[in-house]
Amino acid sequence: MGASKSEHFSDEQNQIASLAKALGHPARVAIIEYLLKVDSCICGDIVNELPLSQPTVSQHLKELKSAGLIKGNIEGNAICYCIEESSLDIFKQFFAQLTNGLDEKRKRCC
Amino acid sequence: MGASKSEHFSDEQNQIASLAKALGHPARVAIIEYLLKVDSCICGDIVNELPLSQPTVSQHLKELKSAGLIKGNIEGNAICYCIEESSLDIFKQFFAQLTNGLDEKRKRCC
DNA sequence: AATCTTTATCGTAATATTGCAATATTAAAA
DNA sequence: TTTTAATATTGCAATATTACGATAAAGATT
Repeated sequence: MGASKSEHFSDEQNQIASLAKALGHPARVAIIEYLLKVDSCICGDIVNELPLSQPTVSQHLKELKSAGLIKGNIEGNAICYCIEESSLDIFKQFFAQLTNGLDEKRKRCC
Repeated sequence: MGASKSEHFSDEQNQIASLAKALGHPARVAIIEYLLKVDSCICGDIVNELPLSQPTVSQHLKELKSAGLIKGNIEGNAICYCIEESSLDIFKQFFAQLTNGLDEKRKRCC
């Protein structure tokens, strides 16, 4: 098979999974970190920052974009990629929720 | 190919990617959420909570465990699965870092 | 001991991901 | 308009993931 049964899960679960999956590769973590490290969103040199070929980086950028973690604006013949802040908020909210649950139950746990 | 070039990335990047990848499936998100919802860590009925077969759920649990998101203790003929809190902390710290970067640069961004 | 319950593993099929060379596209520069 | 620069797409091979039926393993129950 190989195709996950996303129709059996809630929209929230699918969205978290989709965002997490997009982050689930070190190159894509590196891209996100780099987009935040540089001084501005206009950055056409992501390829040079990574030990991967240009087509491979382009594919990773595409995945990050389709998951909603970044957005890209055409800027002349370069492309300006930026973090999509709202997606990080979704993540942060999810983890905040999880940790709240933990705090309440910590004592009863192994 | 299909194997990611993890040796070219930092330990931190690989760890975040590995944790995120483990969360990158709705069933595994559901498992994590369920482990927090139930009143205690001793829970032998995860299979009944998911629309997947027992072997498939067992496989997902194995992945969550090997990524370090959960831990399992043998409890008679059942197994007690729990959230591994430290892994959530790693995630939370990562997102806190990312968001700090964002706050400083928000004005210059598109 | 025989059986039940719970979880893991094996085997296998379907599909997805990763990576890159080659090539296409598109806009700036000469 | 030809060339250059930046990014995307295509095509393909290698590998990984997802899912489940069948079966195994191991403690509990009878």
